[in-house]
Amino acid sequence: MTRQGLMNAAGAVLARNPGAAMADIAKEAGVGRATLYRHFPTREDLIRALVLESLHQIDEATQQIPVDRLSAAQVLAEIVEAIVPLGDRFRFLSSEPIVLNDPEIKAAYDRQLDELGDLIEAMKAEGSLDRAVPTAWVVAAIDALVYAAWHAVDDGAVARRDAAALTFRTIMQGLGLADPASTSPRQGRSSKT
Amino acid sequence: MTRQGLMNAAGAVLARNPGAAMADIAKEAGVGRATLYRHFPTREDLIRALVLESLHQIDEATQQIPVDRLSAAQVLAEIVEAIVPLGDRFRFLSSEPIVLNDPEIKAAYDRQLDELGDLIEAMKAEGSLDRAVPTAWVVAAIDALVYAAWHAVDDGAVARRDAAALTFRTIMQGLGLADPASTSPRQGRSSKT
DNA sequence: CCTAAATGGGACAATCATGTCTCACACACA
DNA sequence: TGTGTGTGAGACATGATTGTCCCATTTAGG
Repeated sequence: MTRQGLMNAAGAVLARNPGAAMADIAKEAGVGRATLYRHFPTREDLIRALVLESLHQIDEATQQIPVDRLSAAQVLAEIVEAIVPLGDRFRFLSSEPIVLNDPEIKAAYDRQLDELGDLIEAMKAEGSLDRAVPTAWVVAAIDALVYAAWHAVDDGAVARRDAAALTFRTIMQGLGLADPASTSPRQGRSSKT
Repeated sequence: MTRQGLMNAAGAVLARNPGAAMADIAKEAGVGRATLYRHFPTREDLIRALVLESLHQIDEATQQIPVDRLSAAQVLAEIVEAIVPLGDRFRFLSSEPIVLNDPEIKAAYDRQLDELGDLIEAMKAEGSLDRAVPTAWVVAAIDALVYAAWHAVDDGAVARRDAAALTFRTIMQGLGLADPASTSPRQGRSSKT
């Protein structure tokens, strides 16, 4: 069994159960527990490798996007398309305490969040996003929806080929028909007007 | 320490770390571990009580909405407003295996999902949601965004009073300016055209 | 065929969380 | 003051998980 195969099995198991034991992962990989430990001396090593691989895959996918020939919105569409299949690891990334404690991972993660923030600013500048929406919320929504899309696909609730488009559409347009009347039904109790 | 106080502490700890130990929860509550066990003989009892309380709070909040005097979209706005503050428990609800195994919880949860599905169908009927979007995706997006909103508030990234409105806006309108041109930037590679 | 590396399986100690129990103590109340 | 209830602290047994080690077997390659 190759190192990559073990990581794939680990990804599958941990996506279903973030607290899964090494024995579960070894079983999923069809491998002895000792073999798993030969490749990853520690559970933490395995998690770290998994997270770093995910971050690297995201980097790889996004760096292949011809940024200079596309609008910021199109770049985001490409990014969403690329990372929805990685949604599982994307998530237990947030629930693993290791992420916040490991400086290498934290640096890579923060950098990606910053890059996403820059892209969102560019989208606001080109008019494809509303300046009134906090960038932090855009980031949070993308993160949440990417995971939701992966999960929906995993459940069978949404077809794999539709997931990224739905996610992107939700972010860019929302689920409404873009009828302005439907977007502010609560004038009487709105928190800011 | 009251039973409710223990549950609040448990909710806070488990939101941060779904795998937290009873000792962590007792510490958060400022109480001895034995006292925690006196109120909840089992970790599972505690989780179950927590989940049932959350489901009950959601029921309570939604049943106070004057359904017959509001549009379906307005009802959803009220629901979002009501459940965003419960977002934390809303989430580890999905990650706890107990939820799926306990028939009482599963029944209540499924019923709420069904009710939300009905509401979404009503929104499609009244034209406030696009029929082309699968109901399952609407449900998934609401679920994901409600948790994201709670988390953003918890992080301090978004003001508490804005969270529900941002969530609702994201669902109803999306983050774009409702300019049709910005919602389909990938004609050349779209998966369905 | 022979050798070396990798594997599977299992034994093992150590650690940790769970759940039970006991005991001393504080606080309320009569 | 005396009593009873609830609490905090800690000991304890149990089971699960981690990480180490060993050995027999398999597999690849010369």
